[in-house]
Amino acid sequence: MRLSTLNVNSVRKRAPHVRQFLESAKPDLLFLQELKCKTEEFPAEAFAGSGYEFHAVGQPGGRNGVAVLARIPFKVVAEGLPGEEEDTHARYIEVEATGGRFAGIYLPNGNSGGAEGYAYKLRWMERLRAIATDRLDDGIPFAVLGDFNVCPTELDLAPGALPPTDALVRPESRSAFRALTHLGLTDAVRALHPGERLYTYWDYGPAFETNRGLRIDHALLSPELAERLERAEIDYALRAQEQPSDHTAVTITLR
DNA sequence: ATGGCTACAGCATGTAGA
Repeated sequence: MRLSTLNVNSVRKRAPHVRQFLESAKPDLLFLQELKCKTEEFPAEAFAGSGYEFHAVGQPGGRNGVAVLARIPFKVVAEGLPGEEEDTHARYIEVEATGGRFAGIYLPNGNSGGAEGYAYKLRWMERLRAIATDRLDDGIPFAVLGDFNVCPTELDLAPGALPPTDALVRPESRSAFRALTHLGLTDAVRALHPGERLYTYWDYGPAFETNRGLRIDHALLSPELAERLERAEIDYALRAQEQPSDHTAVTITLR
């Protein structure tokens, strides 16, 4: 089984990239973030005949947005993260497939909106911890993939790429990420590539060619899925294409 | 430490991304 995640930075701009990625990586499930469109504006026609079905959760105004594309049967079980009734951000989708639960997330960046913007990020991470606890308690295979907007350690960003006050590296952000792994979730890329400097995001401009990047797109696996972990790959060719997203895709392969 | 990019809403520039 293969699971992928990609912050697409506008799915309407990048639908051809996504289609090509599906054809090369052949994931069973692909989670997308930053659709930047309303639900009904998802470019369905771009995926006709691809063998993939999709479910999109857009947002009025075109911010945020998450989706799943699947070549296996699936059922959407959540279109939002529980815990704040007034939260209208399109940042969470969860599906049931092959007897497991798979969540795609777009975790708040936390650098905009001042102190409240950062507080929202931390609350969101606590809500994610709560739902992950529930899923692990259920004892079913569970994974969370997406743009976590956290560099878990100093190995996960190019030296000097961000100031220490940035919401992606602040101690509270890293502590909240560790709270997820301490539940028993495995960071798939790090588990298979310990000690390596690996990035999944590079700013527009010279950052990609100089490999001045960040590792902020992650796949966290419940213990039974982690036992089956075989490969974890970052798709550099996708980021090297014309007019790319500033992120690239992460794909994990499970036995 | 960010906007020198990029995308979007909407039509001038503000907001957001990370």
